[in-house]
Amino acid sequence: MTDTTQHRASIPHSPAEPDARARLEHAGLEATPRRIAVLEALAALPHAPAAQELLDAVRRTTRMDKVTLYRTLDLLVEAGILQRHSGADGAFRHCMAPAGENAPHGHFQCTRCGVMTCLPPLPTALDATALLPAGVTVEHVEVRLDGVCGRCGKS
Amino acid sequence: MTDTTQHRASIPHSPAEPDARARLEHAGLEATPRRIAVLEALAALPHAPAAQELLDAVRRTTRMDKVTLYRTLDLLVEAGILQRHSGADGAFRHCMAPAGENAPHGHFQCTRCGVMTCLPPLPTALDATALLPAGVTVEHVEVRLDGVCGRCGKS
DNA sequence: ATTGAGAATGCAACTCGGTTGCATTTGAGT
DNA sequence: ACTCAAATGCAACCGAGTTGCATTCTCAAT
Repeated sequence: MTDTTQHRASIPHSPAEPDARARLEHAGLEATPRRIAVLEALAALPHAPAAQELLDAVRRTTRMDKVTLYRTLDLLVEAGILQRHSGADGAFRHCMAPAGENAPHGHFQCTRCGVMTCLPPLPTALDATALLPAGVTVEHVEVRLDGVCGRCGKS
Repeated sequence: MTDTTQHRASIPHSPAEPDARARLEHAGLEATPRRIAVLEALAALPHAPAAQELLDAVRRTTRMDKVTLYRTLDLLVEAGILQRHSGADGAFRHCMAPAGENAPHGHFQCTRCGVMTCLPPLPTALDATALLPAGVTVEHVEVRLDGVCGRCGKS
C-alpha cells in the first residue's frame, strides 16, 4: 500500500536533527523519531516547558502519546541530556542540560503565566553544603526565583 | 443523642497553643481549633511535612478533612505564617515562616525517604537578580538541595 | 530482503496531590 | 437564645504523572 498516512515522522530533516541524533547515540540510546522530535522541539523552545506544552509542540510534527513523552523525558534526564526542574505550580519543566556539566544554572518562573526561563550559570556557587546536617550527600541543587516576567508586568 | 463522639478537639491545652492562637489573631484570622491544631502539629514536627503527613499528625488530636487542611494551609501561607516549598517529588511542603522575614532559608530533601528539612538562613544572599532578564520582579527565592540524608545513607 | 528478539510505542486504566461546589456546622456579636 | 458570616465536611472532580499490557518498530544476524 502507498503510505499516505502520517504515522511516520517524515519531516524533512530539520537542521537540529543530526545534533539530536548524535546526542542520543552518544548516550547509547536508540535514535527513534519521537526522541529526536522531543529534543528538537525542546531546542526550538526559548524556555523550559511543562510536559503538556512540550507535547503540544512535538505533536506539530510527530504523533506521540503522553506516556511515551513521560518515558522519553525520564530516559533523557537519566542519560544527562536533559535536566528536570520543579515548577512553583508543582509541575516539572525540562530543559537541555548545558554543555558545562559543572555549571548549574537557576531558573526564573513567572507566577502569572507560568513560563520558566533558564538563567545563566550561578556565579556565587552555593557553598550551602556547609550549612547541611552531618552525613548528608548532595546530588542536585535547585534554585528558582519566582516573580513576574516583563510581559506580565506590563499588563 | 448523647455526644460520645470525638467531634471536638478537646485536647488539654498544649504548651504551644497560646502561641498559635496569638499568631492567628495577630494576622486577623479566627483562631479555630483546626488552625491551632495545624500550627501545633507543624511546630512539633522536626521537618517540613507534605500535606498527607501533616494531616496524619493533626488527626492524632483533631478530626479534620483534607480539604480543610488545604484551605488552612493556603490561608496561613497567604498570611505569612507559613512558607510553602516545592519538593523534588512535585508535592508541596510547609514550614513555619522564620521570625526574620528577610532571612530566606533553603531546604534539603532526601531523594530516598522524601523528608525535607529546613536549612539555616542563606549566608551568601543570592544576588542572582543581576542575572535576570530585564523587566522582571522577583517575589520569592526557592533553594533546594537534593541528596541522601544521613539515615538513608547508612542503609 | 527476511526474520526474530528486544526495545519502543500506544492505549486504557489507574494513582495521587490538590481543587471546586455545595450543604451543614460553628462561633462571635447582638 | 438568635443571627449571619465564616469555617468545615463531603463528594465529585481535575491535571500531572504512572502502570500493565498489547502492538509496532529497530536493528542486527542471517
